[in-house]
Order: sequence, then C-alpha cells, then structure tokens
Amino acid sequence: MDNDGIILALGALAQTTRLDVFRLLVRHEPAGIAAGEIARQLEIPHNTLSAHLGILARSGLVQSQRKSRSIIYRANLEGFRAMMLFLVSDCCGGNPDQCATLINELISCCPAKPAVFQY
Amino acid sequence: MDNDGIILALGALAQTTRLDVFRLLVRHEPAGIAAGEIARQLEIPHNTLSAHLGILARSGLVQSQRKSRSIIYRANLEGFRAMMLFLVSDCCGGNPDQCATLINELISCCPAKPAVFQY
DNA sequence: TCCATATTTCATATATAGTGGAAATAACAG
DNA sequence: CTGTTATTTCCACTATATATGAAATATGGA
Repeated sequence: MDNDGIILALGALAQTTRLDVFRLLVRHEPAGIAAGEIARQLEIPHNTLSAHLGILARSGLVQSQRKSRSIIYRANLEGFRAMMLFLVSDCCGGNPDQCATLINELISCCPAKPAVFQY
Repeated sequence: MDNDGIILALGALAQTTRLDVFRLLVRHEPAGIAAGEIARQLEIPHNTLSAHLGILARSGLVQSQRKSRSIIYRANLEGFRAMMLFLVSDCCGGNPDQCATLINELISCCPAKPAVFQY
C-alpha cells in the first residue's frame, strides 16, 4: 500500500457512518451484505449510504459484487491488513521496542492465537 | 479508546501533512522535536503546522511540552497502540482467523521480536 | 413491454477542513 | 522596558466532505 492508499484508507474509516458500515461488513464476513440491508440495519438513506460505500470501495477496504438485483458488499480484509501493516511499519521504523510492545498487546487481545503459538 | 476517539485518531492521520508529521515524530522518539524544527524539515508555514499539530494533539496521538521558548512535540505511542488495538479488535470480533493472519504478518514485518519469541 | 425492486448518479445545500497573512502571546536576554 | 525568537490564535478564503430529494440505471418477473 502506497502513501495515497493509506490516506484514502484512513480517511474512509475516519467517519462514524463508514466505520459503522465497515464493522458491520467485518462481522458479516465472508457472506457479505446487500447495500439495501446495510441501509436498513444502520438506518441510513440509500443514496447517502451509496456515497459512503463508494468511498469505502475506492479506498480498497470493501469490495462489491452484483447478485441479481442486489449488490453484495464485503469487507476486504486483505486491504485492511495492508493498512495495518503500513501503520505498524511506520511505528517500527523508528521504534522496534514499541513494535514488540504493540504485537504483544495484540496477541493478548486477540481471541485466536497466531501461528507462533502452535509450535 | 472510545468511538469518538478512534474517529479523531484516524482523521488526524488521514491527511498527508499530518501523517508526515507523525512519522517524523515517531522517528524522533523519545527526544521529540520543536515545532519550528518540524516546520523547517517539512517546509510548512508555522501557522499551518500549528493547526495540524493542534489536531494531532487533540486526537491523543501527540503530546507537547514547553521547553524554554520552544514547544517540543512527541509522538504518543501509547495512543497510537490504543488506536491499533481498537482497529484489530473490530477485525477480530468477527474473524478470529483474520486476526491471527494479521498478527503473523506483523511479526514477520517487525524488526524486533515480541516477548513470545523470548521463551 | 410494463412494473416493482435495488442501487446509483445528479444536483444542490450546508458544514467542515485546509491554508496562510497578520496580529497576539510567551519566554528570555540585554 | 525593549527587542528577538518561537509558537499560537485570529481571520478570511478556498476546497473538500456530507447529506438528501429527485431522476436515472439495472435486474428480473408478469
């Protein structure tokens, strides 16, 4: 992910409605949800939601696919991970110790164990 | 970190100048840099930078302390980690496997090893 | 084809963000 | 107190973001 990409991704999530939409999409992985169903659940007008979904899609954090009359939106978790990696590498670049602290905290908070625990 | 906090933090970093400032501050941990020195290095007018530093400070991602005539700015890495934890917990909430994938990628990218490797 | 459903695009209004000149504030030295 | 340096605040301007009614587009069924 390049510099413009990270700005787009951060900006996409830096808005309450869009952050809510993204969280909803993450919870509905991998099935996804139709745009209209998102609008219903979050009580947002269709056209307003459409604009927000466009911003999320352009940022690479969500993907869409038409299915009959509906358009199914899904979180792009690979894009999300790319954003996180970019942010952490910024942090690590100057502060390797801080990076270790962060990863330890993430391991503590995460319900699933990373591969390193499986040895 | 609450919901408003994460929006503030994401919004603070979702702007090229501020992201540059934050990266510069991370690289200068733990000494910090004076506001004027940041302006000089990034070639930003003082008043413009001041506005951006205010936004970063209000978001909790940077801290400042006056030292004689200068004001020294420092990255608040604890705030940064809080933001990252919030984002990852959103991801993990719906997808424990994705969380494990992300942490493994972070471990690979990070120059320093987390505590789990020290056993 | 005609209609209903699902979503987006267009047009427009309002709000918030970004920028930088000029003035104000803070610290300190003479 | 005066002058110098460092930073912020004030103000005005421009640009971008957000929101939504109305119209347009796309799909599929009768």
